[in-house]
Amino acid sequence: MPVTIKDVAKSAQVSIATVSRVINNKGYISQKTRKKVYQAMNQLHYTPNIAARKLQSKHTATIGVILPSLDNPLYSELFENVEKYLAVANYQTLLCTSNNQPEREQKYFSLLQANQVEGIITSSHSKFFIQQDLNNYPIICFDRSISKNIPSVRSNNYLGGQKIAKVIIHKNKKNILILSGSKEDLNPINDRIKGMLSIFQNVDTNVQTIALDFDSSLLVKKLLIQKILSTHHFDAICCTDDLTALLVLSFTKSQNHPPLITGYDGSTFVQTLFPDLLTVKQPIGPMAELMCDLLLAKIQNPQQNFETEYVFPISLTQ
Amino acid sequence: MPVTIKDVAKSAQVSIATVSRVINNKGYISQKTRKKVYQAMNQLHYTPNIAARKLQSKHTATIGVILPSLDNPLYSELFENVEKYLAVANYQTLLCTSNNQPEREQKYFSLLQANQVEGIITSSHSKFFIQQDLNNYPIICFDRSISKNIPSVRSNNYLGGQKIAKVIIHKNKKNILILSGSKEDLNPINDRIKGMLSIFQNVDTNVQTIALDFDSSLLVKKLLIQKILSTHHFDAICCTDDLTALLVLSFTKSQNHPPLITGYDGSTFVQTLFPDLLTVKQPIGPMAELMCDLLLAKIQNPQQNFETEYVFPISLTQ
DNA sequence: CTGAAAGCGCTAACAT
DNA sequence: ATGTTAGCGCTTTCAG
Repeated sequence: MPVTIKDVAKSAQVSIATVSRVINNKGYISQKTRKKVYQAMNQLHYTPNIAARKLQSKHTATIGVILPSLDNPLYSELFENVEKYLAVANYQTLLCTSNNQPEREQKYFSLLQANQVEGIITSSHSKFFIQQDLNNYPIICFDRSISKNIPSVRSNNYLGGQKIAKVIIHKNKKNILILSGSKEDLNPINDRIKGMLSIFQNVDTNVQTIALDFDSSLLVKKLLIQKILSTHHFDAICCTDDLTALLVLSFTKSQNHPPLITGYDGSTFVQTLFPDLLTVKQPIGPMAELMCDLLLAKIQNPQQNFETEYVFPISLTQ
Repeated sequence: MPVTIKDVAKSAQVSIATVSRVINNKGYISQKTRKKVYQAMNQLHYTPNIAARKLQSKHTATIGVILPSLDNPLYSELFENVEKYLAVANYQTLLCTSNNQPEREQKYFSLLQANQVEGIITSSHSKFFIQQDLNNYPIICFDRSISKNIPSVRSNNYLGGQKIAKVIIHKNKKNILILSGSKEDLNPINDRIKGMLSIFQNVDTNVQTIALDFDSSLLVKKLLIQKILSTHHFDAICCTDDLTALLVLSFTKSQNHPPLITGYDGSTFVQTLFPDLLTVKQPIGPMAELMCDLLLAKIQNPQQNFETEYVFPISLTQ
């Protein structure tokens, strides 16, 4: 049977109200009783019951995170940062991975609500959130646009696409494949592609665009890529994310005249293991920090107005 | 103001007890009232307050997971599997990443307790858990041994080490480096090394063992590896985990006569992206499943006795 | 500065 | 088959 505030109160010979006060550091308490209570707490190995606290106060000190998956180093790095920043603000994080399946998002959204999260950070693809009547429920999106009322944090995808394309042109590649990791439309990945195309179309190049299914497993994607590569040849393959680029590389690295492969994301993981990969670096840490700040601010004051988009600068590796 | 069971009861014109019954599908309820209640719930967009439920019953339907990090594909894959299996059993998962820092483990352990988790799955290095008086608190370890009372799930590390070593011998490598990702002692990584050595020592080879610091960042590890590689030359480098192997590969792959690099773990991620890497595959999915089963069983019956170790078979890639 | 008591939303006896 | 009621552990008025 776990020890409760009652046990502590009895042991310290004070009322439970007093114990609560010292735990939360609220109101006036004499040094003497404070010490007594602390002693009792330590002696009994007391841990406050968060469920009870949540029930009581509106401040549950927990926020929810919905991400497509953790396979992608971008998301795991993002999560680690979010968790870190929220912990500093004494918030606890609840993680759900949706695989971009709308039902799972739906389910997890309910789950998070049932857990009384004060707000949600999400990078989910589905339009589920749009339908919900939650315009004043604190939500921040990563790399997705849901509605004008929900702030979205992202990198400058268009510019990133342009920068990559310029390098490709500079290296004199002509036969180019743009390999998109997603077919989804509201996905900002499209801006990356648009950025690339805006550069390519002014130059004498042969550009083809193919979209994979974002939600399929690594293996499925790999098979698709293999099929594409076995029937076509390219001078350069511009992927809209690093994971896809790595997948392509797993085929081309052993070729005689491998095409130039480029990515997008720039997680520490990928950059450390593949320093040679030409890719666009997003400032993941700062983006995570801003999302936390925005969310916390929105929780503090739901009426406050925010920008619809917060766009971070990007840079190229190499 | 969120809608509560009270609102539903009023709207459906029944008592809150009845509503509770239909929510939990307990006791007898007529189809008519059941329908009424469901209608009211839907109409009001009712979501049960999990905090309240937790407070009330000992069954909180949530379990905690403490992992060193999510950087490592092994852990993110493990987590995804654990989450999946627990979801099937209608359990919710709380994830914490400790970076193997004992203070963080300590803190997270308290946090999980405060959240009334029914049990914990951990792969933490520190000896923190040993000191605690929690011999009957449901805990399952992944790849770690804490005490006889806490079941540990792992792969056959010794055999894995042996198998890898045999390949090395077979390929006639003489000058060998064993690169360990950890200095920690209770870590089963040592069994991997012992397995390798048991083979190497019977053959004419020159074996050196170096241990990196498991807890340091990817970048720090990378620097250390660079230093080692710049001053020595090896025919083969046997790493005790895939991440370390990948790090080594990031240096050696462009060399003229690169050494043979081997890993250990076999996450889907690494295998998909580096099908060529010679490594030991652990059955991550089944291991996750067993951990969940064991934990759930232990929660059901804390007195029940379990094995101290559950060792899974491994296989080599290629 | 401290205690008594109400109540957060829910479940589980106990009645009916 | 349904309602009444007593808590679960905690925070927070309101008294003193």
